[in-house]
Amino acid sequence: MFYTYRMGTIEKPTHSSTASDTAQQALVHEMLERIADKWTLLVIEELAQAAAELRFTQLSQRIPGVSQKMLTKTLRQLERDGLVTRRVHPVIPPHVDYTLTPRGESLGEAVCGIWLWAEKHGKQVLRSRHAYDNRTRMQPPASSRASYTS
Amino acid sequence: MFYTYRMGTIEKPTHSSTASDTAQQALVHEMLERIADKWTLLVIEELAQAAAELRFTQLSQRIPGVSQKMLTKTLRQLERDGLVTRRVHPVIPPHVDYTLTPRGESLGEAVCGIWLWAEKHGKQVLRSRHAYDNRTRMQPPASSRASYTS
DNA sequence: CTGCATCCTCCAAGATACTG
DNA sequence: CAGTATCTTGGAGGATGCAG
Repeated sequence: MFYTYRMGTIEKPTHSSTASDTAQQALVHEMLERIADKWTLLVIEELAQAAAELRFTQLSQRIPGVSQKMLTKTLRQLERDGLVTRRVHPVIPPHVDYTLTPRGESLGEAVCGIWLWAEKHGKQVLRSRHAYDNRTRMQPPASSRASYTS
Repeated sequence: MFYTYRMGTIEKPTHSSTASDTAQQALVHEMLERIADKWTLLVIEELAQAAAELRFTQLSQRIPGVSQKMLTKTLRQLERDGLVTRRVHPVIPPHVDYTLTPRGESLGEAVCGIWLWAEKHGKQVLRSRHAYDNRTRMQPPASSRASYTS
């Protein structure tokens, strides 16, 4: 479990390098934000699924609803982190191919745990939500008599 | 790998129930957004680490920088999804205890994959970023002669 | 075709004040 | 103590126009 890791390696004061620890933590959170943002995971999926180079337009077609601004931005981030490669063919009109790097593929696999969790617990979560909503929706002011301690 | 799952179960037209499939996909993305948001994972960590009930104030103390508004909201979402339990003691002043449910614990464990990925690839990612930034920062207009196809 | 620049809108979330 | 209510703001992200 990651808390064990966190407690053992990051929060224990016995460990010397404090700066890199917070950096690690920040990076974890950053990567979570990345894959959670609207498009990153979809791009990775498409590239992994294609298992081949895809052009900018091909990607935009396979990812419904993405604007080129967001697609560009997403791809730049992925490229910057070394998760995709960007090959520009110097021709006119331009021709740009994107591929997943091994590191990018490994990230896709790492997300699998959450995917499986959602697959396994999805229905229960939805049931909990309905129950919660029913419980709270028709909740009257709830004359909950509190016992004063004074 | 999750793309296999996605291709096999969600995108194949042979599978009949389209509505629940998109719901599944949406739920995956939703859970990713949740755990990626600024506070959810921190709350889960603290509750898991404490392995006991924590009061609202205790949580806010252990999570530096969180406003009560955000903490409240986060806890409500977690409660709605059945990931934490909220026990209100009807006394004055109020006393509210929060605990992780088994489902909540399982989510924490599911995140482990990404945690480990970040631990393993963190340094490489940072190195890629620096390389990328150096490459692009001092990039001149790059008189890249493109060969016209016309 | 690919992608940058600009404008504009909208809402998440912080700050602050108040309450049972 | 554990919240709600209200106000405000930064920035994410869509739409559009332009460029190599």
